[in-house]
Amino acid sequence: MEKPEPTTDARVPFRAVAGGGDGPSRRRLPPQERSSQILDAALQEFAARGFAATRIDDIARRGGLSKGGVYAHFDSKEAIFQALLERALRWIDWDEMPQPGPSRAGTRALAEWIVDRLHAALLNPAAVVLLRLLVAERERVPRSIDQWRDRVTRMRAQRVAALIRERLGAQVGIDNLLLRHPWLALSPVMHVLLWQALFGPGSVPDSGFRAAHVELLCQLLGEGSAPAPV
Amino acid sequence: MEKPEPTTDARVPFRAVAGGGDGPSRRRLPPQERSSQILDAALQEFAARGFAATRIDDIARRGGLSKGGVYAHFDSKEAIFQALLERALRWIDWDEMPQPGPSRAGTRALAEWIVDRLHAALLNPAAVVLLRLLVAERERVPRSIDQWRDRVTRMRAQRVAALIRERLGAQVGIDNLLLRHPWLALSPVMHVLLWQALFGPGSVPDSGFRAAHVELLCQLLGEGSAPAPV
Amino acid sequence: MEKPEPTTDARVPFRAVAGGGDGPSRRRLPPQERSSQILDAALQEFAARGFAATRIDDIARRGGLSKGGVYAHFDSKEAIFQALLERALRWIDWDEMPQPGPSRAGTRALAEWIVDRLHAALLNPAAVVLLRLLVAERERVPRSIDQWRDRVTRMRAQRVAALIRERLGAQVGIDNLLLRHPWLALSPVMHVLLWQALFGPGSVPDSGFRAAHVELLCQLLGEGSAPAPV
Amino acid sequence: MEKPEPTTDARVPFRAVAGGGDGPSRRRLPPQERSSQILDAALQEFAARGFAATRIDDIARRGGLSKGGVYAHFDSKEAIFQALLERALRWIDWDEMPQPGPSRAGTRALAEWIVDRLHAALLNPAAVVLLRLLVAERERVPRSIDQWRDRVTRMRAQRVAALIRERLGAQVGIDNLLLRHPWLALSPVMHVLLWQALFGPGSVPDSGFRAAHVELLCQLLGEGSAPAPV
DNA sequence: TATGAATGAGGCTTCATTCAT
DNA sequence: AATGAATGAAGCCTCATTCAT
Repeated sequence: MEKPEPTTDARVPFRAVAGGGDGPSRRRLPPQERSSQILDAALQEFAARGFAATRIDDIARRGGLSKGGVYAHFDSKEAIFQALLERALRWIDWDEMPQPGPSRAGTRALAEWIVDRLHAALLNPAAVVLLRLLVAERERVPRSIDQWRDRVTRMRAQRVAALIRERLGAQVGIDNLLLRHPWLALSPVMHVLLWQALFGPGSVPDSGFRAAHVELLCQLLGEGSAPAPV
Repeated sequence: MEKPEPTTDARVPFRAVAGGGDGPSRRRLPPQERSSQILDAALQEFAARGFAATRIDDIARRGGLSKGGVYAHFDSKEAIFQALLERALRWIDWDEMPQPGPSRAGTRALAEWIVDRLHAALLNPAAVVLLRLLVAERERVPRSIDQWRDRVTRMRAQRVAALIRERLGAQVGIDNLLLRHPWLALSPVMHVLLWQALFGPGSVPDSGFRAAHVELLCQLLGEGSAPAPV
Repeated sequence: MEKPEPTTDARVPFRAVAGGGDGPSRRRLPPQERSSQILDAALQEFAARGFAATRIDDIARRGGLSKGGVYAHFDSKEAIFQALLERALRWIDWDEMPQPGPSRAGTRALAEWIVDRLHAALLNPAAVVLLRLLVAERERVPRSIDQWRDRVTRMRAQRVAALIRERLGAQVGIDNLLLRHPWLALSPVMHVLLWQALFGPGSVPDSGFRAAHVELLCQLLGEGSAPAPV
Repeated sequence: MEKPEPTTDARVPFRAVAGGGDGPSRRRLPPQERSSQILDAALQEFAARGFAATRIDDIARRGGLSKGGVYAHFDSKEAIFQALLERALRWIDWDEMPQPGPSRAGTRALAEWIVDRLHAALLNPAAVVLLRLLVAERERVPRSIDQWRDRVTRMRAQRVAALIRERLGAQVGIDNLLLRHPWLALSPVMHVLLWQALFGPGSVPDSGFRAAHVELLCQLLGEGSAPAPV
């Protein structure tokens, strides 16, 4: 299977580099697997140094083969980069927000569900790395940039709005702020995403940021009561 | 915007002698002025291509002098980059939020004032470029990264909280969401900042994003009435 | 002379593909062999122009490969230079004066043997080149300078003194000038060595310099009779 | 006066660089003096690093003026170098061996006089530096190389032979080794000169090298008695 | 497919020289 | 004469890519 399970946070493709295992096999592997290994390696290298400063040799060594070997699977550095972004975007899409269960009836329950979905999709190391690469190499990958905008951001914002309308339509007016500007529902996640892109995955502006996000949504959706503790 | 603007776009292709034109003078300039010109040029080049892919020669030409000439002012490409970030951070700090006038009494007036200050400071081309460089070259400039966190982000969040407490203390409870998690007040700006870093300065998730931001603050501060349309 | 000779003078100007000729092969070689070829080339180039004025490109071309290829074998120009000196010093040491045969019994026979050993070791093109490089780049290679002093000069002077003491101990007093100042036995060779370093290998202050040196030793060792003419 | 006194060992042009005085004057000087200052500076810089590695800027600063200023006095780096060598050779020639006094009658007295003259002329820092430059930059200065051979070496050897013939003609046979190969009389000096060129001025192969040299000459000139102590 | 030496274009940096001041 | 910023030609070194093995 090329892709990690879509529902958890463990989608991170960073396999142990010099781990306790045996590392990437040194010898002939099925092409699919080799390519995947190379992309894994490339992700880490590009993430650490950016496109221009990453050497094919670095990728090759981390992928467990030689420079020439990489060229048996990809035509150029550029091609590796593109393939990498495509795969990463596919991973994020994988998480296309499903239907919340019927138990998510109340405002708070729905808000929590939404926040959890957003965090799972966008606040994991792979997403942070992807964002960094997109920001850094914007000119190089207009296609991926567009996909990020449409499928990662806009689609999710619309989905959130649709859910609210669908589940809480009666309670919140049609002119609710979140319905008029759904992107606001994503802002705290984007804020944290940016934070992690700058200061490293794991860093957060505030340890209670998930609860804060939930509370924000609740208040904007008209639920006046104080939140349950995190 | 109260920041100096990069002087010109004129990319003198190669005039043998002194150019009487409008581009940066090809002739001897006071070091201060030359350095500034070089940094202006570097800002644009680095912003367009990133650190590694930018050639000193590009910077030089755009700055109106020759490759070698740059080295009379900076020791290395790295040094240019560092100086650039320092200057850019100084510009943003320049905008340290002042005291709002006494007319900013009501919730909405204060919210508008806050949003305007944040937008002025963070949603201008220079800030967007700075952010892109910081994200792309994180490892290279840990110092600047720290400054960005402390002085651009945290300090502003605290300032917002202090203002709210000071001006609206009676009205909003001490446990108001924005007082407990001031970074939330900045999230929409950060969202737009990230948006612009990815999709280009000028692009916004929603043309009414300023009004939306104001409204968000108002609602969180307990002002129930609907806003005037943008 | 029992030292390896620089392989060839062929300065392949630029054959697009593998050259079947006689120059150093343009194609993949065992690293040992390539390195050796590069050092051969470097020796000639450095000798002709000195360290600073020699271009890596010159060395590469003379070595039959491209500029970049050199860097697969040496880390830097400096490293080539160091390796070169080390190899050259090893060559000179190679010639560590062996035991003269039993036929070298008389004063003159021993003097001739000594002079021949010294000339063979120190008055060959490789030694002259080495000396020039050491003089010119003294600061750059303190290690090699020390080796030259210890192993090329001092050790040989001591060896000469030991031989004299051993073979002619009865005849020459213990206070013989050469036993008190063995370096004097090397002076004529050093003189010629310097001469060649300045005026080119092959040039000598006097065509009968070998005979003169022998005679000098004989006289200092107390052999009164005049030598046979050259 | 441009040249130091010709009879002593104090001909060394190394004036204090950052000495207790005022250093080279920063402002307008008579051209002669300025040129001389520049050559002084150049001598030290070239000696330390060789021709190619010495920057005009180094010379300028040590000479107490700016880069551009140097070009007011010399056309090029090459010209400085040539002028430098010419001046240095003139200094050595200055010492053209004069007539020894009448007190120098005996073999030993004459030998001592000869050795002292040779040492004074050739074993001083300026001569060592000159030699290093000549060895290192042989190709660059064929003219100076020739002068060194003719006027520093050959002429002195002939002068020594002439003196011996003149003063000790009766005592030593016409076929004396030193008369047939006068260069041998200079060998110990050349040896030490080379030693200093390699290991630094001041270093000697043997602290009694002057006495040893005298003794060598005495023995070759047929004086059998042991020398007086140094 | 895999290896890694070899290629060669390209970028950073240095520095002799020029020239406006 | 002097200054020092500016020029521009090199030179060192890197690294994407090729290719013989």
